[in-house]
Amino acid sequence: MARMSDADSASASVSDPESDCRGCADPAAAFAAHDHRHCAGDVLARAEALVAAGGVRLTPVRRRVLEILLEEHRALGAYDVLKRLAAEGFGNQPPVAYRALDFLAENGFVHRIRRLNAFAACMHPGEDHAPVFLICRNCNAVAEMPAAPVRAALGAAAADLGFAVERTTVEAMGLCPACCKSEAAP
Amino acid sequence: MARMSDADSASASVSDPESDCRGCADPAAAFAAHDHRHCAGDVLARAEALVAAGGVRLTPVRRRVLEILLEEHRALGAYDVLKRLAAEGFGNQPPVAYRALDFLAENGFVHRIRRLNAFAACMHPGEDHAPVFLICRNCNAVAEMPAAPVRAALGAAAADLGFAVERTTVEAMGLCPACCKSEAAP
DNA sequence: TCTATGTATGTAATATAATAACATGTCAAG
DNA sequence: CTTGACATGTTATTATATTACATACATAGA
Repeated sequence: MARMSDADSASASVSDPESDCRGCADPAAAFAAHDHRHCAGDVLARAEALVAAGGVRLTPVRRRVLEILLEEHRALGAYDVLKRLAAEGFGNQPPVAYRALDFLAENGFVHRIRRLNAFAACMHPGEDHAPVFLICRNCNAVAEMPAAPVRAALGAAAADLGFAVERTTVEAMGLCPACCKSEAAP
Repeated sequence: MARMSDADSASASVSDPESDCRGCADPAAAFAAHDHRHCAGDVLARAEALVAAGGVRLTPVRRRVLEILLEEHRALGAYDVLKRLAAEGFGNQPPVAYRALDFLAENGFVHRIRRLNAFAACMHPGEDHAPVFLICRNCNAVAEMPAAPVRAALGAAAADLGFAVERTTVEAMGLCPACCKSEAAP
């Protein structure tokens, strides 16, 4: 990492997907520049292994949707994904995208970011985790963070009330390190 | 509590608003039956005081929206609120509801439940709190829970990554005490 | 009191997100 | 080579949310 040119420190919606990689597996690197091609390939390989083991099928559409989210490396709306699919010859109606996304989400390959009505590829499929997301309100970067402490606190408090937690949505809006700096010195 | 008249059942799809009151200020009572009329009046009074102090205006529409959410005592979609408003002679276009809801949310009188695309009245306006919501997947009850430990865990972990948290969305889907029991013994 | 100003409300039109319902295609077990 | 399960494609519709602009309404200053 830290192989960054001067061009991409002030990234935004338009970004070089390789040098401006966000949200990868290592939380410490989540907001740092690094070679994302590697992460993406790795995740995809792991997904295929998991799928084979689990008796479900990673069909062309589903696989392509996962690839798109991995390449893009940020949260995409269902209709953004759909546009890409349509351009590549897949169906161009909403259910095509939603079905693939739902499948991937159910199987832990992508996460739904409710705050953004969007989806992002999971960076550690297979590992059981209830993810916490950090969303930068300035550059829209999304990072997946270890959630164990948060989940523990939540589960404990809920148990006191007799509430049985099954699934959690934990999302934090704020400023990523880069945007923190640029906001401080404009 | 449990002082219910026979007149006012039959409100929502599931619950009697008075005897089956959910999510009030006391977390211990959150999922317990009690007289909600008292909570609602109390919250409304507090809201008016806060508004006066804060230099913002609780206009008729805004006040009515808050009342509706307090009466209903569950999460309502913007269009549900809108229907009620229209029936009472207010405007019947979406912005009418969204503007009032946005105002109330910004000022801490209602919360947005992203998982449900809905809004619920806040049961302790004024107290600074980043709420945690418990949502029953069976009966749709929503309870507001103390969030300090969860917030602390989240903030600490994020700070390690250099991320500055500004707002959080923490929602847990699961089974409330009542539905837990009924699911165990059907 | 009048009128300028900011804020709130009303309305129309549109954008964005998600689902329902049904037809067609594909593949593997029997 | 048929059947059944699953996946994909398409049409239509519902649900959620915002933009843009017009109108009313309060109130501070001339």
